[in-house]
Order: sequence, then C-alpha cells, then structure tokens
Amino acid sequence: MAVTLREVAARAGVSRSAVSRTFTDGASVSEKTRKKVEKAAKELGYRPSLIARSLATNRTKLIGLIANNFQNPAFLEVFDLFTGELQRRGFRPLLVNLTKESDPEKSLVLLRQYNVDGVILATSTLPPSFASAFRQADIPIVHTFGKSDAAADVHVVGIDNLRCGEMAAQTFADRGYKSVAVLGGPKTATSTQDRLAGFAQRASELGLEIADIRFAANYTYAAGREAMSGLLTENRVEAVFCGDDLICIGAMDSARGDGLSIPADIGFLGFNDITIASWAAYDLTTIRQPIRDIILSSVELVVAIVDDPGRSAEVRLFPCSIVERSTLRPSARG
Amino acid sequence: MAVTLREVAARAGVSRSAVSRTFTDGASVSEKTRKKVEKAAKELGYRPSLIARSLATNRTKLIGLIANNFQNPAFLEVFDLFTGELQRRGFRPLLVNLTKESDPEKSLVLLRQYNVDGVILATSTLPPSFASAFRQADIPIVHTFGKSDAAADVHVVGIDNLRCGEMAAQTFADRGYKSVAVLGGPKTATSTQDRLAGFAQRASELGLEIADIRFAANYTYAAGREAMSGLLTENRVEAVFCGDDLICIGAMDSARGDGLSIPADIGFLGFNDITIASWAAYDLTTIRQPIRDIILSSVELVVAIVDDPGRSAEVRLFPCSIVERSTLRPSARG
DNA sequence: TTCACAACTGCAACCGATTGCAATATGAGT
DNA sequence: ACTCATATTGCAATCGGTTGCAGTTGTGAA
Repeated sequence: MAVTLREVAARAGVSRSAVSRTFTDGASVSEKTRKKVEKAAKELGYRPSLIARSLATNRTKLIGLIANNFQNPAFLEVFDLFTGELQRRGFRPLLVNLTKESDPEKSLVLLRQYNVDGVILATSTLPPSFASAFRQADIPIVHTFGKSDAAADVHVVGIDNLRCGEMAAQTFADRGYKSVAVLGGPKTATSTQDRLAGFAQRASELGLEIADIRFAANYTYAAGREAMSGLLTENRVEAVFCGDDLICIGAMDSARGDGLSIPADIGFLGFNDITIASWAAYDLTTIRQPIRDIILSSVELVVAIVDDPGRSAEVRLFPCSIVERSTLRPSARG
Repeated sequence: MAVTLREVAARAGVSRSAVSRTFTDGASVSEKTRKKVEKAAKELGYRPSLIARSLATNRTKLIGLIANNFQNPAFLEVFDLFTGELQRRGFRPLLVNLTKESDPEKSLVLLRQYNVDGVILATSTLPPSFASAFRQADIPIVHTFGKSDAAADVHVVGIDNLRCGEMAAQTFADRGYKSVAVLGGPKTATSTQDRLAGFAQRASELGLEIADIRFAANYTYAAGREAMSGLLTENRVEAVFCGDDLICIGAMDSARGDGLSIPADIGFLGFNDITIASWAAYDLTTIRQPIRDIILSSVELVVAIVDDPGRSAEVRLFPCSIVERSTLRPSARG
C-alpha cells in the first residue's frame, strides 16, 4: 500500500491536519512545520491520494470527455488539445466513447458515479437535449461543436454554422459558379442542418442554384465516396460543397474515378481544414474551423463553470475562414 | 448532493450494510431485503459512489492509458478500440497525453495518485525501462506495441518487429527488386530498430542491397515527405520500405512531386494498413498489423493482471500480413 | 420438539483524506 | 511584563462506502 497521511504525520511529529494543510495551498501552516512535513513526506515518498481527497472535498478534478466520432482524423487533434489543456490545468479527462444508441443515458449515470467535476460533450451529432440532461443533473457541461438552444440553456462553444454556410455560398458565387451540389455530413447533425440553411439562404440571394442535396451517412471517406457516386450518376454539377474534409476527399476520389479532373470539370469545397486537406494529392480548398481556439475556450469555460455553477448559459462562437488551395477555380474578384 | 447509502437504508428500513451488499454482487442478502432495498433505491434514484467505493476497496476500475502519438490517424482506431473494450469490461480509461520529455515520471506520479488499477502504455517509442518503472511501483502495466525485454520483465502485446522486417525484405526480393532504401520511423523507437535489424538480416541473406537508410523524425506525413526528399536528392532507388503508412504517403507525394511514377519508377511498401492506405490516391501495398487483436488482447491482459498481480511477464506477439495493392510491382512468384 | 448448521443481518471499524472549531502559540503595541 | 489580535495547531467529525465479526434467524434432520 501507498504511504498515507498518518505515517507522514507520525514521522514528522505533527498532527494529520498539519500534513494535510501543507499539501493544500492557501492553508495556514507555519514555515517550520511545513519544512518538517515536507522532509518526512519526501523521505517516505508520500503523495496525497486523490481518491480520498475527492471523497472529502467532493471535487474529483476529473472532466468527462464524451465523443462519438472515432473515425475522423480531425478528432485526433481534438483529443490532443483537450487532454493537453486539461492536464495543463490540473484536470484529467475521463474518456467516454459513445458508440451505441443506448450509451447516452448510461454515460450520464457513469460520469455521475465517478462524480466528475464537469463534462465536455464534443460532438455535433447529439441534440442540445442530451447536454441539458447533464445540466439538470447539476453537472456542469459544455457542448463543444454544439448548437445553442434557448430551451436547453446549455453552454456552447463552436462556430456559427449558419454563417459558414453563407460563406460557402459566397465563395462559389465569387468564383462564378452557377449551380452546385451540397454533400453534407450526417443528416441529423445540427451542424449539417445549420450550414445547409445558411447556404440555401445565401445561395438564393445570390442566384446560385442548388442542383442536389445529399448526406453522407457519417464522417468517413467511404461515406463521402458513396454519396458522391450516387450524386454523379444523377447529376452533372459544377461544384460540391462538402460538410467535412474527409467526406470531401472521398467524394473527390469518386469523381476522379469517373475521369473528372479537379477543378476543371468539377470543384470541391471542404470543411474543417484537417491536415490531410493540405496533402499534395488533394490540396483541398476548404473552410477552416479554428479547432484550437474552440478547444482551449471549451476547457477554460468548463473549468470556470466548475467554480461557478450558477453562471448562465454562454455561447461562444468562433469565426471560420476560407483556406485557398486548388480544388475550386480562382476567384473572379481576387 | 447525490443520494447516499444512508438515505436508502433509512427508507428501506435496513442497515447500511444491507444496502451495500445488495449493490455488490456475490454478497449475501436475502431476496426479501434485496427487494426492499432495490425499491427504495429506485425511488430515490440512488447510485453508489464509485469514489467512495474505490476508497474502501482500493480498486478504482480506472485504467491509465498513456499515449504520445496524437498525430497518426492509426491512433484513432487505437483509442476507439481501447475505450470501447475497456468500458465493455466495466473499466474506464484515464487518458494521459505524453507530450514533453518531462512527462513520463509525472505520469507515473499522477496515475499513482489516482490509484488506477492498471496501465496500458500504448507506444513503441518509449523504452522498456519506462514500463518497468510502473511495475516497480506495483502497478500492473501492459506495454502495447512495446518491445519485450528480459531485464524489464514487463507484459508486452504487439508484433514481432524482427519478423516483420524479414517479411518486408522477402516481399521486395519476391518482386525482383535488387536495391531498396529504408525510411524508418523515429530512430530511437524500438520498433524501428527491430524492423530494421530483421530487414537487414534477411536482405543480406537474399542478396538485396540496402542503398540508403533514413529515419523520419516522427510518424507524420510531413516528416515522411521531408526524409524522402533528402533521400531522393542523393540516391535513385528502386523501392522504399517505410516504417509507417503515414510516413510512406508523405514519401510517395515527395516522389510524385519529383515526377516519379509509382510503381513504375519507384516502389513503396508501407506499414500498418491504416484506412488511408486504401484510398484511391495512394492504394498502398503495406504490412498489416492486427491492431484490433492487439488491443483486445492488451485489455484482456491488463484486466487479468489486475486480478493476479503476481503473474510473470508475458509476451503476446501477433502475426502481420502483407496487403497487396498497387505501389509495388507484381510478385514474380505470384 | 430439539439441535446443528447455514444464511442473513447489523455493528462498528476502516479506507485516506479535509475542515470547523476551540485551544494554544506568537508577536506587536504600550 | 501585559494585553490583545492574529497565526498555528490538533481534535474529532465527516465524506460514502466496505467488510470482519458476532449475533440472529431460519431450515432440515433426527
């Protein structure tokens, strides 16, 4: 067994409280006893048990990290940033992999049992109601990549998908495209719906025709490829607005498989700007989500809520930007 | 605050022990009291606190998952499988992101403080000594993708990198290649060293010349691309054996950038068989690591060790296989 | 009916910390 | 040296469970 408070106290010749206090900052201990305790602790190799501390303080320093997208490379960066930033702030991520349909409620129960201090829900494919279930259970939650919803009253960090959709429409119009298709992510994802709405709205303002609308089953190459091949058999379009880079890359390969060249025969606009988008074989023009800002802000927010659970719901939206590469023809204006 | 044992006991009219026992299986409770307790628990929405239970039982059901590769998409699958399998078995992953050099010792301290039941070290770039530090601290560890080392006496699950190197050499020879280059992963990784050793050994037996040996700085596209461009300026080789698919893809793009066509001008053999390897733009011939088997076995092993810490170190090596695609010329024998 | 034995139950100590409170020590001011 | 305010300290209760032990209850066999 590990060394405990008791043993350190005994060796240092002080009470257990004294030991506890030297290990919690802000507590009142004289320099003299602190030194004694630190010496004893070092000799014994003592480290406070976070489990015991959690029980006593009702704080675990654990943040539940819920994700359901383990196919898209974009999520590697997400994980990297989340774990890195959380541990930098002295918290640990407890990862929950939401695969099956039945998992959502279970995850709530589980995270509650572990008494996590807060939860980050990192997905755009779950409804605001799921996040608000946590809020009702009085556990602080931030919905990253989520959709704000007045009724749900939940903290959201992400992008303004409506505006991004508009930006996409504008991008096509600027380059002289007249008729394009939309190849969105999963149909039920709020991000997909919002981008589509923004896109359609602006497209109609600009006189841009939407020749076809399809949805990939999930955020994968295969799904993108498949949806695109369906699209190609029924329509010839000038360009495609994809809901995700990975989907877009699948779509590009499908088009190339049909002998189409990019951007001469067909243009593509992606979403996210994942690393792969910059690879020579694709060199994808895409809309960049500032993932790093979003994640850092999410972590900062969740930590803040932990300290002040009463805070009213906040929505933090970051601006996206277009990354020019070579899958669309050049801008008429630029 | 959450509902506690006490309240359930009060409402059910039994002792706290009785409640505790109905929630721990294998304990002795009569059907009658169990029913009473379950009824009360349901009415109150009671869930046992895992924190408190951990403190009392000295078991947390937490498994530390240490990784240091958040760039390579191969790791998404690794995370997916690990988290999925762990939670299937009633454990939770506590993710540790090893970025800086200083982190290793810290991670030991941290995981110890959280009193994790076991640790999975999922990396090939850390030495056996790191894993054995955990063993010395009496915390069960499995080194996944690790190297077995008699001195370290640590459980290892992975592949036989020596044999894989040999397999690669044989593959080139079968296809009539006479002179190839090796473009390994990070030089200090044990996997890199072992594969290289196996490759060199078999190459010399087969009369296959190794024209050049390079190492990518890490498992990324950029590193592969950069290492390859250095190689190309100094040598013309018939084919390249890469230490990882992502590195290989970077290398291919570098070669294509030089106007070389694959496999006519230069051949490539990858390692891992990540999803991207099957994409049309690359269609990479590669050596497949049975990731799924490795992960499931790792989890099974770590759970087994938790129950029986005395077990002597075991090494589980899974066979690799070659996945034929189009980046090598066809086999002379095939 | 009686007895032995097994099944069940509750008591109370314990896991390893934190923390309010009262007691004591310290130090400044006079 | 004497107050009094302030800083330190230790006691003991507490967080929410588990579990060894002893006592109680119930069962079947004699």
